[in-house]
Amino acid sequence: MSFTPLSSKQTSELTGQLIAQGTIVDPKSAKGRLLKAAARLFRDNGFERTTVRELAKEVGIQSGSLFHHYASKQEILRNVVEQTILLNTELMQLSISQNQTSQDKLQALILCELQSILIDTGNEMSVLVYEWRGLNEHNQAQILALRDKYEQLWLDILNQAYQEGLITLQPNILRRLLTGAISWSVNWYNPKGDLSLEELAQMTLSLALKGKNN
Amino acid sequence: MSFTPLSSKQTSELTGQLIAQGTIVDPKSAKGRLLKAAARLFRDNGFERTTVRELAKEVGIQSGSLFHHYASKQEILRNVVEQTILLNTELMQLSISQNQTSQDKLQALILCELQSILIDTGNEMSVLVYEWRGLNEHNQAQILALRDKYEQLWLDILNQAYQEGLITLQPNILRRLLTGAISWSVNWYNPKGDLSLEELAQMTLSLALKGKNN
Amino acid sequence: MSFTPLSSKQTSELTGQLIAQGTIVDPKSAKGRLLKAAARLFRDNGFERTTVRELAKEVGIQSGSLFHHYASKQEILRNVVEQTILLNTELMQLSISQNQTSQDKLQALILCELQSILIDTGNEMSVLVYEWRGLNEHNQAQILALRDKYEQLWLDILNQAYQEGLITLQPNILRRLLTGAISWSVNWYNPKGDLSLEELAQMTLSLALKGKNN
Amino acid sequence: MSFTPLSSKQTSELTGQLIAQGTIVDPKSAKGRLLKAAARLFRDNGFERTTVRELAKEVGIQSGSLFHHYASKQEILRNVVEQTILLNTELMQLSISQNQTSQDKLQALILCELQSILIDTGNEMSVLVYEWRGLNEHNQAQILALRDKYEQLWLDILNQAYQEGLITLQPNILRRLLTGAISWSVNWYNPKGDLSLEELAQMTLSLALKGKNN
DNA sequence: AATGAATGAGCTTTCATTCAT
DNA sequence: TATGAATGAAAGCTCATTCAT
Repeated sequence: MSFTPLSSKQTSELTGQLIAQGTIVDPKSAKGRLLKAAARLFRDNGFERTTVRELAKEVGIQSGSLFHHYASKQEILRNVVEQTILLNTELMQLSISQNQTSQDKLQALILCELQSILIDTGNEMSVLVYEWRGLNEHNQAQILALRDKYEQLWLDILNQAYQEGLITLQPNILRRLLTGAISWSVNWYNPKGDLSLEELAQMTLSLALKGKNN
Repeated sequence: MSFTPLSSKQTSELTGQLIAQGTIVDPKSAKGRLLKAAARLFRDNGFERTTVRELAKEVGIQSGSLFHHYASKQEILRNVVEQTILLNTELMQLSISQNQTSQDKLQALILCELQSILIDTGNEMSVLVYEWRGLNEHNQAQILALRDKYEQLWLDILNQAYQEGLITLQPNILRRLLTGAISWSVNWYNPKGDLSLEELAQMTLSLALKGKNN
Repeated sequence: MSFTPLSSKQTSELTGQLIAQGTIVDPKSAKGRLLKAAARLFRDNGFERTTVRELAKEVGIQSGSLFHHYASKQEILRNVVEQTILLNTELMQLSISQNQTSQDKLQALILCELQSILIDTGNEMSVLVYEWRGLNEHNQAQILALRDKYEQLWLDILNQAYQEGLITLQPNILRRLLTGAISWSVNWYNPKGDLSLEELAQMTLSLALKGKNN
Repeated sequence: MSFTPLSSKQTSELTGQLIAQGTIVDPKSAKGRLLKAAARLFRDNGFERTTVRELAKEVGIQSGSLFHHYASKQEILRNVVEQTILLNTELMQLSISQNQTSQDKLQALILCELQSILIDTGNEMSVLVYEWRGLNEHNQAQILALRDKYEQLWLDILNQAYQEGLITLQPNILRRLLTGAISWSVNWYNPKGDLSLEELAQMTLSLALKGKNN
């Protein structure tokens, strides 16, 4: 049995379910397009340097109208981040569940995270990393709780791999090294370049696995 | 012969020389203390959210007096970043020069970078990573040139290690994975915790070296 | 046939047309009242010494709201000056057109200019003369182009009068002497005093016409 | 007997006397050079837009040192204006005294005023006209008293000429028209151009004299 | 007299947010 | 929901003036 990635059909079906449940907003709705635009602007220019006027212009409304959708600029930032974590947690859970061995599960985690950063929700993930301090304390705490759940998925797999002797570094430290290595890719990886996402995932996996199959 | 780290005496001597040359400002001077305070505030609250009034208060002067030392807030940011790259490039060069084998040189790079991020110039390095967009285009280009020189030190060593079969990933990709892994440490590493810097450097090195002596 | 001045009905009709065309802003609108207030303050205290807070207070709004109407203080100055030249050029053209002889046309020019300085747009004309350097280079050039058109009206008439032997000084020099004599009146003429505007115009005309009928 | 202008020897002798008396400061002293530089800068950029730093730089000292010479920027402006009026009043008095007829005296007044504006103290005279509002109330009153004395010289001659039938406009009105015509010359007259100062004075005189000798 | 670092009040401008329509 | 004029607090920066040296 070998590694099974998520198909794009699975991804879109799960996304559809989450929209139907109301967990995340429909990206085609006004609120959804607003969040997408916000993520791009926040990523490109930073949260502070992005004005609500720019954001409003981007979605074709007046700045005052923004506040009918979200109570404040801060609330927009929170939603960008929150929805992204929720979505990616669900996607990752699904991807893990359809792989059996620890190594395949680990590969699933790495590929999922790279995909979220480099393809699907790259702007949003950048915002999460670089605009964290734009969130007020209350929102930071709230997001942290969601993030803990996401991280637990990683730690569970890494612990298992550690016990199996698949990895030798302590799981919590390895996770932190991987977090950095993966999230930094947003600053250099070119989706249209020679290196495929799967190759990058493979390379990243090879860092983690000591003297093993690759 | 084994790995020789920089002694703190070497570090302070080199720093003293750079101050004497005028390459970096004396951290005990008014301008130097201002830069230190700025780095801390920019790191903690972000460049945009830090006001010149806060910064002035931190140094114990009036906000107008800041502009006696630096022409603009932007100029303060540029100096924080520029001086840090200059200093760390010099330190790294010295550290490489006193190690012989590729592996020891690689260890020197990793330890130097961790040290600069976690101990000596942690605030400044965070600012470099997280406040990059706060620099205007002109300053970004200027800093980029300095950064290229710094990165070349890494690439030279990694290329050599690659040819020696010490590492198997392509040097430029490995460097990027390591950049992320190392710089992220600022977000979790506790200098007063159980994990020593040397251990962390060792672990990071072990990621890079595949199935080799450690 | 003798000299025919502009009636106040003609003046207000033409002004109405220019407002309708969008050439000048309605003095009763917010933007228009702002311009009027700015002209008075700039004239009384100078452009530099007038703060946007004073200006806002004068119009009964908050200082930030000014920038809803004009992008900068400089832009307010430009509009004060620009609209005044545009209006007075049109009025002068109309007044010339309804007089036949060179002498009557010359009288029309003098009376129009005095009227614009002493009655209708006195503050604005003072601003034009005394706050010229408050305009940045780009705006100076723009205004200069409008002013050239205005001055051409004068030169055309003066050239004609010169050829007819009505005046003996070179037209361009005479114009300059008259410009000074007329514009200075803002510093001493009292509209409620004994000297009527028509008398002053007559006296000024007598300077220009040498040893002729008056 | 015909019109006798001031010789340059007379001018410099009188200036020397006034310096010796302490009425005006020596233009070669530090204080004197400072006033000259201030006049030029105030004229070119306006009083408000000229900073004490610029002014200090112009005379080769530090901004703080200015205040050893003059107590405030305002005081510098006052001195520029005051000394100029004092000097020009004296020069004019001398020039009148050496002419006999009303017409020659009138010509002396005009030539003196043009000379002061266009040659000797042009910057200072511009400052007097255009930076008047930069003076505080107290200083305005003080300067006004000096100016009244200067104006009285004009009015005395003009009254005499009026009684002799040499001019027909009321003296106070004629003076005002001439003030404007003459002072405006600073904005257009080119000392290196074709028109000599004497010709311009002659032309200006011809405006005043009705149907007479020219 | 001269320096130059420091002051601190005040400047123009920005911008998230409100609210009557 | 949407508009857009208005708000008002706060930002970065300027600059005449002071003062210890």
